[in-house]
Amino acid sequence: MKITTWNVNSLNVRLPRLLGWLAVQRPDVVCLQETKLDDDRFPHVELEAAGYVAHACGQRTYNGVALLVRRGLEARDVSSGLAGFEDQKRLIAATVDDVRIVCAYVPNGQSVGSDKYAYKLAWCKAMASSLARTLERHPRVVFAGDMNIAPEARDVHDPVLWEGSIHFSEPERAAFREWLALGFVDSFRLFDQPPDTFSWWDYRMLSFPKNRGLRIDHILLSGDLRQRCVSCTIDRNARKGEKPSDHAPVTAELALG
DNA sequence: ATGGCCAGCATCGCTGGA
Repeated sequence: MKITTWNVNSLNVRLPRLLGWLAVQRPDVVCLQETKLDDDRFPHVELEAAGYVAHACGQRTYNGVALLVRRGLEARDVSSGLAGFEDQKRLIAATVDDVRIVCAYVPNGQSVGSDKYAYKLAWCKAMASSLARTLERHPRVVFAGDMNIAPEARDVHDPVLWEGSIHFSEPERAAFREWLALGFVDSFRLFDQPPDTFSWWDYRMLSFPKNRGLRIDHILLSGDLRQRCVSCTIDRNARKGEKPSDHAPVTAELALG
């Protein structure tokens, strides 16, 4: 089972690129973030024509997440929202095959010390509680999404420059480690990876051609999914060309259980 | 080649993203 996470930065704008990418890559499940669409505007028709059934939890302008499931698979027990943070649409989950898939768009945080930063840390803590409850019911959990946290120095193009800044402050990294401590492993780090592999590059300052990026989009695995994971890759090519998202898609492949 | 912000909302500049 191929599972992809991709912050598309507006599904309205990115739908043609998403459809083109799906046609080539054919993942089984896709976790989308920043759809920025109310649910009644979600492009179900186009995605169904592409062979995917979508479950969306969106809002206009900001946030919005969705799960796409390739036709032939079934999404069961779809749920959305994070307790205590229902005002922002950042979480959707479903069970596919024998795996509970949790798709998250972690708050950006804007800047260290801001109100939004406090909101981000509180959200991350609530997310840990939610994951703990999920793990009680599901031995196999995939926690995927735009986490807006670079967990280690090697996930940052210039860790000295970024140290203490948003996405790479110690409290954020601690929040990420708290998720791992629940029993998750970062699928990307199960494999040898090229150095300087990132998932996000600022639109400004020639960041992408200079490869000044961050690895902030992640697929975390619980239980025996670690043994079942056969690859995790970031498709840097999807950041090229006309009207790219500023994030590249991350894909993990799981062997059948 | 991959290239000096982008998207949305509602204008005619702002907010938010990361």
